[in-house]
Order: sequence, then structure tokens, then C-alpha cells
Amino acid sequence: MVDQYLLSELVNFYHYQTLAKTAQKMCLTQPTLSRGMKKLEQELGVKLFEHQPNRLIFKPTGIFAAKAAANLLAQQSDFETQVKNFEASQKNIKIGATLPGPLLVLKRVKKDLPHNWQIITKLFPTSQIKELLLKRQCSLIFANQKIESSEIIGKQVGVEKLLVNLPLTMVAKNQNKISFRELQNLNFVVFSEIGPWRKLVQAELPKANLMFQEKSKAVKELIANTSYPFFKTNFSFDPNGKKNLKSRKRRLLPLKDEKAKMPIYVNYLKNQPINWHKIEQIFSKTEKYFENNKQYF
Amino acid sequence: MVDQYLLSELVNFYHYQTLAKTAQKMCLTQPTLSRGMKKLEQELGVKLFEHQPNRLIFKPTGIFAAKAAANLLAQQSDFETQVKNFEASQKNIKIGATLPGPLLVLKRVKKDLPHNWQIITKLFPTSQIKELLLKRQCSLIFANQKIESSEIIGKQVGVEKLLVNLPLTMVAKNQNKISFRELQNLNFVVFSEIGPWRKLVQAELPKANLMFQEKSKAVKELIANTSYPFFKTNFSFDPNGKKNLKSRKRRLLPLKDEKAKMPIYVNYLKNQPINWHKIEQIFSKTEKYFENNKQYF
DNA sequence: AACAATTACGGAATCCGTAAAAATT
DNA sequence: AATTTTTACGGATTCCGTAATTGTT
Repeated sequence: MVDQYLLSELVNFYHYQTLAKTAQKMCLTQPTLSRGMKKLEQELGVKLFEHQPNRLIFKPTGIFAAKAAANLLAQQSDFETQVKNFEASQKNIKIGATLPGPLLVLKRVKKDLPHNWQIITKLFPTSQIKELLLKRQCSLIFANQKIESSEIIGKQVGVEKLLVNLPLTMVAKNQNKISFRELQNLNFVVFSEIGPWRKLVQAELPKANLMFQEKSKAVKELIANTSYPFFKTNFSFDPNGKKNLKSRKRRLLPLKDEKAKMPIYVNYLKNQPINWHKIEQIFSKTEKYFENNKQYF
Repeated sequence: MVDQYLLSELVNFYHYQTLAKTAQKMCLTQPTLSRGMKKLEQELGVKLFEHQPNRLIFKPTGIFAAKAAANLLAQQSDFETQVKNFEASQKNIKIGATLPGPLLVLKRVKKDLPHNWQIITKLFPTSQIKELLLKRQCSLIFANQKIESSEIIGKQVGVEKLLVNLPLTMVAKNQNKISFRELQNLNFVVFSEIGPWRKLVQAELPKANLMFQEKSKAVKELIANTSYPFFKTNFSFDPNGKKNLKSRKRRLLPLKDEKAKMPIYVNYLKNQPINWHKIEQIFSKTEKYFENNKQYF
């Protein structure tokens, strides 16, 4: 088996193109690299370069080998982080998400969760779910997608439903629902990091002015002191918090469109033992609480 | 980066469970392995084992690491063969297939093909096409499936159509087509290595007695000296061979069922320069020849 | 003259084996 | 008594740097 220091030299040589520069960058000397590349060719039994007296030129096979070697070294590096992450995941369960709703729910009951559960506040792109789980960077990932593979399983924990908070002036008496169609051309205050919700509202409200706020502090400021509409979901309300009384200035209306509903899943590795019952309990309690107390919000 | 000899030791230790046995199998000594496993733990910064005075027990992280390391070593080994195969593919184009028809066509025009084209007679399972191409074990793979990925492309070269060769006694006068339905309950001589055709005929002729022959010599013997029906395809006929005159004992009928037709594709790496025109030419010639000379077979 | 690769030699790091010790069944 | 892991020491491999050589631009 060819040693990996040779692969590393190859990859860097391909990057810097001359042995001299490569040696300088790698804190080695030219002779070392010259020997290395020669040895690599010997061990592989394949000519990787065209050896000219003062120039070493990559042949197609050399280029192929360099790229394959780079890939291999990356995986080698992954191995080390994966082992470390596995060890960490034995001690602490890291919980990630692609959208904020489920994290809100969990944060509210944090004291009741096993104390080795860590909630990662930063959202992940949906495309990374598989990788994050396989590389053990997370043990649990909440998303609006259900991952199913030989190693990963996803289970539904609930349905997140979009609500819109409007100033009373925009709401008809006894109105208890609203649709996207009725919300076109309005100005909304919207938090930036809302995962897949962002694309959804942009698609459903193409004409609306969605004023995305990067700081949650800015959002709070604006909704407290202006009458701009903003969004909430059924996951926003705390079953154990003080009752949110109806505001005299604003009303909260659920969106009746089907697209305003997202099934929410937990994805995790099949061989990872998860306290599934606990999670189910938390989310069903949240949903029931919202359904039973709609009238107060 | 942790050296791969340590990974190799880990993998073997996981396999043989005791350092003593592992040392024996690896032609090393216990102290070497003891040191190695200790060093591995140090370099990873993770406890892989429970160190008892006379026993070294894998912890979950150790098991995880051993499995990941095995995977890594396999990929390392792949790297070497891939580089060798790439080098070989620069010189010789290896042509594989999942079914025999396209190979028959190519073999007949072998003298007209570039002399660095090598035809691999043994058939590959359809599931391996991607792997064979990516690992450069083949440069071209003919199949009834079109592979499309970021690295691989498939192009259709023609449609292979099933024909059945029947004794005259089973054919009505002026009959020029037949269907699977009419072939139930017959005894067929069938060559074993026909790739996806095998499943097809088994599915379409569940009641027929398909007498699979592993040796092509056995097939030849039986069709020459018995009146058992057997299969051919439009790819079986040589445009440059001597005209196959109609037999006085047998007749060749095409199957009219749609399922008796298979589109045939060549799959290859996008960055591999292929003489696509040549291939297209060969197959279109074969198909035209068959269409124009049906009456003679 | 400047730059790039290669060869030859000596030093340094490390990887391995032998021998011996400690602990368990 | 037989296994198994671990520690300590010495040898051998190999990996690297310095200096010098060859060849090109």
C-alpha cells in the first residue's frame, strides 16, 4: 500500500505544478519530493509524469491519480473527525434542524430533556442532512423532509402550520382564516433564518414586500412598534408559558392554504438509540395546546 | 494524519479480537500491536478500548473506528487499482456488456475496430455498471439501461428484438409473427448467460420449460440435432457473413410483444473520448441489414 | 545567470522485535 | 500453568536534509 505522505506530496505537487514551489509550501526540500514522486511511480507501477531533465510534467494518469489522491486524503481526514464525533455523540446528543420551529419547541422544555442533549441553534441546509448524520456531526435532525436510506430513518413528529399576525384594521370581524391570495401586496417583517419557509413564502407571496431581518432583535423591535404583518406557526406557543392574551391591536389568523402546512420529521441513524417517546410527547403536547387554545391568541 | 499501518492493525485486531492472534496472523508481535493501538488512541485523542490488565476490549467508538478504517483501507486499495486501470484505459479500451447481443455485433466487425479495443466476453450484472466505469475497469458498457449521472452518460445504439426459432411443424403457413402467449408450455433450449433476457423470458414464459445451458457448445449441439425451439435476436445476424438461407426444418419468427424489445445503450464516462460515430455506424448497419433481409432467415 | 530536477551521502526519526514483567483464568 | 497485555531496550528501516550535478531557458 502506498503511504499517504506520498499521496499528500502528489496532491500538493499537482496544485503547485513545480517541485520547487511545492517543497517551499510543504516545508520540505526538492530532493524529498523528487524521490517521493519517483517512489510513487515505482510503487504504483505506472508512469505518472513525463520526466524531462529540468521539468516534471503530469501525464493524464498523473492528473487522474492526483485527483483521486485528493479525494482519498479528504476521506482520511473525515475518518478522524468522524471517530471524534462518534465519541462525542456517545456522550452528548447533538440536535440540529433545517427550520426553526422544532428548535423553539425543544428549547422551551430544555430543562425536561436529558441533560446530554445539545441543541444547535444554527440551521443546516436540507441537502446536508444525510452527511451530517453519517459524519456524526448531529445525532438528530429536524426537517420538513423524511430521509430514508439503509442507515437513516425519519419519523414524523407533527405538522407545522403557518399563521399570520395582522393589525386589526386588516381583519374583518369574525374572520378566522386567511389565504395567501389575500396577503399579496402587503409588507411583512420576516426573520431571515427560517429554512424552507423562506422559499415557500417567496413563492406564495411573489408580489409582497418581504422585509427579511437578519437579527431577531430587529424583528422584535419592528413587530412591537409597527403594525407590519409577520408570521408565526403553531410551534411558536408555549404550553407552559403565561397565557398569550389576544392583543388589542393585532389578530392572529391561520393560513388555510395547504401549502402553509409542513409535516415535520426527525431524522436519525437507525442504530442510534433515541428516546423517541419523549420527542413524540413534547410535540403532541405542543400541538394539542395550540389546537385547544387558538381562541386566546 | 494517522498512518495507515495503524488502521490496518486496528481492522485486523477487530477481526481477531486478541492482540496475540492478530499478531500471529499479521506476522507481527504483540508488543508492536499493543504500541500501535495505544498510539492510535493518542493520535485520535479518543479512547477506543477498555484497557484491562490482560485484556483489551473494544468500546463502541473502537468498533465504529474499526469499521470506518476497514472502509478507508478498501478505498485506498481501490485507488491503486483505479490508477492502474486508468493507465490501461489510456492504451486499451475495454468493452463490457450486461447482455450478449451487442458483443456479438462487435465481435463480427472486430477487424474494423480500433486495434486497442478489447472486448470482455464475460457479462457483468447491471448493478455494477457505474462502479465498473468509475473504477475504470471498463471504458464502455453496453446494457439495456441508460446510466445518467454527473460523470457517466448513456446513449442508445439500437433496439434488440427477440426472435424465436421454431420447427416448421409448429408454424402456420404464412405466419410471420408470434407472441409469448402462443409459446407457453413449450420446451426451449436457452443459453444461460443472456443477462436481463433471462429474467424477461422467465417472466413472460412462466409455464415453459426453459432448459438453460451453461455451455454454448451444448446449445449448438441441441439446436442442430433436435427440434427444440430456441431464441435469437436481430443482433444475431452477420451483415458480412454468408447469407443464412431459410432452413427446411425450422422457421424464425419475431415476437410481437412490446416486452420482447430492449433498447440498447452504451454507457461511458463523459470525459472519456469515444469514437461514438463508429459505434453508431456498426449498430445501424446491423439493424438495417436485418430489417432488409428478414425474409431470408 | 537563474531555475528546475536529480543523485549521493549522512543524520534523525520511527517502527519493529526480543526479553522481561504484571495480571488474569 | 497458560494467556494476554504492557514496558524497556536495542537494532533496522526509511524518511529527510545538505551539498553537489546536470540540464534548460
